[in-house]
Amino acid sequence: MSKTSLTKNQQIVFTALISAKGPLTAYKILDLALVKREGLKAPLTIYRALDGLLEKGMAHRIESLNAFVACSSAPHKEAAGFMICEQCGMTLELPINACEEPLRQQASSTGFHLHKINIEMIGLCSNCGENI
Amino acid sequence: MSKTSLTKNQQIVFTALISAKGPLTAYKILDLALVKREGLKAPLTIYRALDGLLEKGMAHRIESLNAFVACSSAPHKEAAGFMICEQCGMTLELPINACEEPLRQQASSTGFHLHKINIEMIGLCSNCGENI
DNA sequence: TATGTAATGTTATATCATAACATTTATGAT
DNA sequence: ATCATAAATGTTATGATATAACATTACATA
Repeated sequence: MSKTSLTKNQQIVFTALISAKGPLTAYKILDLALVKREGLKAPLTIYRALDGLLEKGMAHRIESLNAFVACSSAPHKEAAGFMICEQCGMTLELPINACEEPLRQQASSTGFHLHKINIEMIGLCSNCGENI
Repeated sequence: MSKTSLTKNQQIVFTALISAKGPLTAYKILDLALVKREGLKAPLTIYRALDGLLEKGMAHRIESLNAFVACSSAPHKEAAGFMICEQCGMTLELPINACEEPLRQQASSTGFHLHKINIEMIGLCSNCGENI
């Protein structure tokens, strides 16, 4: 299966992520009409589809939420950054070019063989933080 | 209770984290002789002590492992970075000064009110990555 | 020492994730 | 086309992580 061709379940889950307003947990995905309608019934089915999408760089896991989002740019899986609103859940994927290099430096200078960088910034989005 | 004075359970859990070789989950902490001996029996007891330590900046949560480490420098809770060996679990807390500023810039430029930055770098430590 | 607050104890349960094994579907060689 | 193989999916059960709700105890201080 090539990098960009999705399996049936991956398509279903990817569509769910694309349609979502924010990050979705596996169980939230499972509850969506869109997904139920297709006959997907077991958590494991969702997790397997998500694993495939992560592997293809087309989705990312938000560790601090145990949730998943569709990749908002060209597929990638080596490095990602997010701003996450702790009030409304809004999550924005960021380009992290500016800080990636110093981090890679730090890793290589200690002999660390880096596979993946994950950056999560928690706070209030401009809407939720308006009146504080 | 002041920032540096720990409650009884917080002391017990903090000692456990300090003594550990790497990150510990709440349930791993609960299983330690050191902790059992003190009479701590319920997961919630551990989570509450951990919450207190996080709040005081004396421990950090490693999101990608659902685990916790003692802070390796002066207590802080606004920003932290880690290198995590996916083979042996070795985890090293990093100074992230170099990349903190560009991230704060990105946040403020979009009106995001930043509370916390968490950076996790996954890979192989110098020991585990020796022969690859 | 009375009083309110923070910390702790206890039980139950919610939420997130994977193991093990069976079956079906897609793919490629002949 | 058809057979062999690997990949994907289905199904059931269970493991691992985290919190809710409420009772009790310890602690600070007026």
